[in-house]
Amino acid sequence: MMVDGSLNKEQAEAASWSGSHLLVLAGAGTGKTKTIIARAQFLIENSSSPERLHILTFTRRAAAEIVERVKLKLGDRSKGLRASTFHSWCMQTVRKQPKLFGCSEHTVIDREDQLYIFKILRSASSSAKDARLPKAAALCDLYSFVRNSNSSLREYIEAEQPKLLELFSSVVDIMKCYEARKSQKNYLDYDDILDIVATQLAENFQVRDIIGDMYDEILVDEMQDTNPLQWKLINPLLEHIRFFCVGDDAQSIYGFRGADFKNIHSFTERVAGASVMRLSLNYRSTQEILDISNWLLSESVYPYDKNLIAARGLGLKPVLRTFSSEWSESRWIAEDLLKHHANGDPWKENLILTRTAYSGRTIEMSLVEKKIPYKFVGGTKLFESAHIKDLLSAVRIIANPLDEIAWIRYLTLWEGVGDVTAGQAIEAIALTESLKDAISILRKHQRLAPDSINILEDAFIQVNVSAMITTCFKGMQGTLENKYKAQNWEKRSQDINVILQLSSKKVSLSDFLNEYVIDPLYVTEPTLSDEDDKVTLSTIHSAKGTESNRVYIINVTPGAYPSTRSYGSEESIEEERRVLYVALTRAKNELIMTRSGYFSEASASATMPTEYSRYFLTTLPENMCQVVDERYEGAATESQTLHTLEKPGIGIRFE
DNA sequence: GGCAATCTCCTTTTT
DNA sequence: GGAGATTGCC
Repeated sequence: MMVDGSLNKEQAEAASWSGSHLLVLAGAGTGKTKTIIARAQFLIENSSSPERLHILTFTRRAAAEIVERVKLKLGDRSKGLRASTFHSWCMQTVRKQPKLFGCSEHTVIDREDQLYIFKILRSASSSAKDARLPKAAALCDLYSFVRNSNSSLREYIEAEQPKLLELFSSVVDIMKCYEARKSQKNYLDYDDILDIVATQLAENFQVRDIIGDMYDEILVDEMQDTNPLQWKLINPLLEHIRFFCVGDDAQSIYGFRGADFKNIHSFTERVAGASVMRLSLNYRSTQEILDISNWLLSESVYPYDKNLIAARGLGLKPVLRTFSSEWSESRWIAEDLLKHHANGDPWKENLILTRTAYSGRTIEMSLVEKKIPYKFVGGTKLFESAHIKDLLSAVRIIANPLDEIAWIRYLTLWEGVGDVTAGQAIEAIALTESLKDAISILRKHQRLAPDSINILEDAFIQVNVSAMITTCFKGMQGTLENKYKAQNWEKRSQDINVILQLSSKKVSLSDFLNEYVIDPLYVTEPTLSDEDDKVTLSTIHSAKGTESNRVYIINVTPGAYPSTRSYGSEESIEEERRVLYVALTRAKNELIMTRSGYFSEASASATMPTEYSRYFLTTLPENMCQVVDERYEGAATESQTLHTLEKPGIGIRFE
């Protein structure tokens, strides 16, 4: 019963746990991943075969890393160990035994596709002209949130948007139509993938026994971010499979997807026979970085009960740097990166964090300008980029001729065909399940170019996935080149090679299409050799679970932390605090926060609408950070302390 | 007049 | 990169 000697006492105790279900409450940097790896190693060495374990993580990246690290320890003995996201695990489960779930060939649709359907249904609604009816995107989010939080539409609307009750029946109609459309077209959205498995497990004993018998233990990473839909998946299995869960309430940042960080506190009530353990010593960061992280949480109205202590001791003070514009902000970061690289630091030791993918674009331009190699995690995903969607629309049609979203995208690519013509064509083949029949109907359509139809016919008879894609690409090349000639066609056309490489291993067309919708690849991410030395640019959400020697958090500005979008409730503002907390605790040795604009600490907070939403850094104690203001002439490297702070508004509330 | 092509503004977080 | 408004073509 040996465990890895490099573990501390708490980690070793968790890894060699012999009781029933366990929740390991692990603060940032306390060795969460290491403990999961050690647990897998322990089980494989002592009791389980690798294929009877499964590790659930939040990203493909984390999953791959864990499997890789177990393999380093155990070599071939870890063969068969799998880790995946919840979604991808459900998809694999369905694919392995489609009969158990009553579904075989399906097209997985992403958010953009969902929005397309909601847009059509919204405009067809009798309340379409009513300004009170939410936009398609809001309807889509509403639908998804209700499912993920396992509440009813009425309950949710009553609690959160009571005004919308006036249009309740219209909203219900739209959502019913959405569900009908999905089943008619063989579409599965992200939530369906979980729901199909969760519902079948909950309702069907036979399925529960079969799946339950497949595993000894499931290890769940980032437990604080699981939502009620994911719990619905886990619950029926608790009697069959042991769960080993790891999480940190202070790092819960998926409330918008139905996760409730308080759930982790009631773990032992929700899971019969469960125990809880804690990991408290931080091995990642220096004490100065933890001081500011601890301070941020201590300012919260919630009792997080977190005070991280650095095993590594003291280091450098974090830096807060203010610039006059986002351009000077991003230029400074690029120059700082160059400076450190010239001193011998590899690029890959740097992580740049942003709240939104959009705000990463300015820094991205500076990196390109200075020729600094980087990858953007959370930026554009390869399968979501326009040219790939264009190409794959043809492939989607072949995989599922009922796929109207693919049809409209494909048909409107060609010159002289717009929404209306494509809409008519789709109408004509709406119920045609065979591609052959659809093609012969469309041949008679006058506005459609014969070439565009021939391509589909040619691709259809190819023997494998790559050959189909090659055929489609050859036929579409000229059209795509014309469409993207002003937008980097040279670079875009290279992506076809990536697509072909990915597809060469796939036997089934829909497996290939679905896999990368569920587990995305990023455009700037090198597909096969990601050992490359690159700076990482990432949204904070996508950076969860990672760490880096030097971390830049950009745009730490009033309005961004907390985001103006979160002003509605204290709960959502507190989630923003945790987002910043996650960002701070990624840093091992150097933490640099940057921001831009003209504001003073006092005015920053004064513009906030209510008493509880203040700019997080307003009350930052003087000695916690090195503060540099580069906004004014000649201001350059002098370090300054903060201005006199506004006295915090304490006391009772009268109204 | 109907439809396609083009231009301008805005951008939460993810599977 | 997309939504929505506007322009311009048949």
